[in-house]
Amino acid sequence: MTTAATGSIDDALRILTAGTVHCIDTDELRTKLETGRPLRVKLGIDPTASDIHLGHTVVLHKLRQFQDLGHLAVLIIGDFTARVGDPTGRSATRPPLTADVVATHAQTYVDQVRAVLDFSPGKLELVHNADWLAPMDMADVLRLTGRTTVARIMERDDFSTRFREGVPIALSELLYPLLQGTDSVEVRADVELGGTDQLFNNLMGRQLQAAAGQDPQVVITTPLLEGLDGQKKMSKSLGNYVGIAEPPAEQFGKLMSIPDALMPRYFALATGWLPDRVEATVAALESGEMAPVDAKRLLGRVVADLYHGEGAGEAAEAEFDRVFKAHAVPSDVPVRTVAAAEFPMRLARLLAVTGLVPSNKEGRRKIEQGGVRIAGERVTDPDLEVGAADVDGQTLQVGKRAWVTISVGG
RNA sequence: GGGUCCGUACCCGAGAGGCCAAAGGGAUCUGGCUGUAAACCAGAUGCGCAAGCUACGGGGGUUCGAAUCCCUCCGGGCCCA
Repeated sequence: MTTAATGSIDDALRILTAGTVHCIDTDELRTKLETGRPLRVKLGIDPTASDIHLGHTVVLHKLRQFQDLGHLAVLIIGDFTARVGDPTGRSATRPPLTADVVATHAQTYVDQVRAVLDFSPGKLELVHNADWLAPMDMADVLRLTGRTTVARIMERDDFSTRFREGVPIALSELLYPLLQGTDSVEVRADVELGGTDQLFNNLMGRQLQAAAGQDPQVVITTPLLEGLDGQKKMSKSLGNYVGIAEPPAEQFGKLMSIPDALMPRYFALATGWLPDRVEATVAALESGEMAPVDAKRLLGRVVADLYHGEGAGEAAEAEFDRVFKAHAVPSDVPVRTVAAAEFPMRLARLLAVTGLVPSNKEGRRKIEQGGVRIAGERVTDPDLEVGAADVDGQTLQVGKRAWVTISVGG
């Protein structure tokens, strides 16, 4: 081993472990890297939701870094495991999904993942775990379940907590880690990536691989990215996410609203940047060399560029300034057609009809609270009736960020 | 299988026959301040213009009147087997 080669392995290790939480273990990873062969790096994704958000990209960026260093991404679509329901982080049993829904989600997933991963030939292998999990019969299942113990499974926090608190745990959930571990054996993974919440599942892969006579995979976990609220992890169901397929202006705007304290995390985890660049930026921010607002704007531009191409960030930023500094109406306000016969009608109802608010009552409330504008003019009368001519072609605004332009139809 | 306890709005959780559209907290939303940040202040939070309607796991009953009592079903916990 030459000095130069050792040096480059050190560099690789530094990049690959940057921003990660666990690496089990680093020496094994070094040994694997030293073989010089492309490593098979597994990432399993359960298509339980169709849209990818920044939280999902943390681990994808890590996988991309492996690809860029010459390794092979093995992407496993968990079309079978999604039907079982990953108990991870759940305080209750997750409802299983139907095969149809899973297939649809999986397709959307793959389409969106292209934005981060390198799909060129030889860089990525795409497999579905139903291919090997679905055909297993009871004998296979018994053999598999015999490989671990109840005590071992119950070590897992999710399970022990739920058990202790008397929250139901479906027996099928206990098998979940074994299924995921089977994936590792099946694809002969050298490394498995996952969020920290996947640590237990991924370690099970090591155990099963060892039992199958394979060299156990290295398990690397990435942090769970906090959502826009800065508190809970980013998730679609909590509504605190930035979707990678969202329009750039939307992404930019959402990123501008994150708590300041979250910025370093986002730079480190959501930009795909190499460690040096992240460190430099965070240092500039902390030293006061870069103002928080500017750092946040930079973050917004970087993310928009990442998913919508170079220049999208700047355009998004300009739009943002127009709307929130100059208080102009955004450029892409949806138009809703309302039949002329409906007029005159109460404004509160119009808000509901156009989908700006969920109910007439809510519309009335928003008016009372001063949150409604017609063509920029605040409306204060909750009983206001509007005629067709009053609103035709006008833009209604509710709250800070919801607009609709009215078109009166025949 | 037997016993026992529990199921309330987005979540937690009070309520124990009328004063309950249901305390309190969290969360969210609107307005103010601001950098669409944080913190803070004010307010709102079932539906309906209203009369009123629908809601306290489902169904049935008792009662002038039920989230509150009874029966039953469903879901769940614990203990025993």
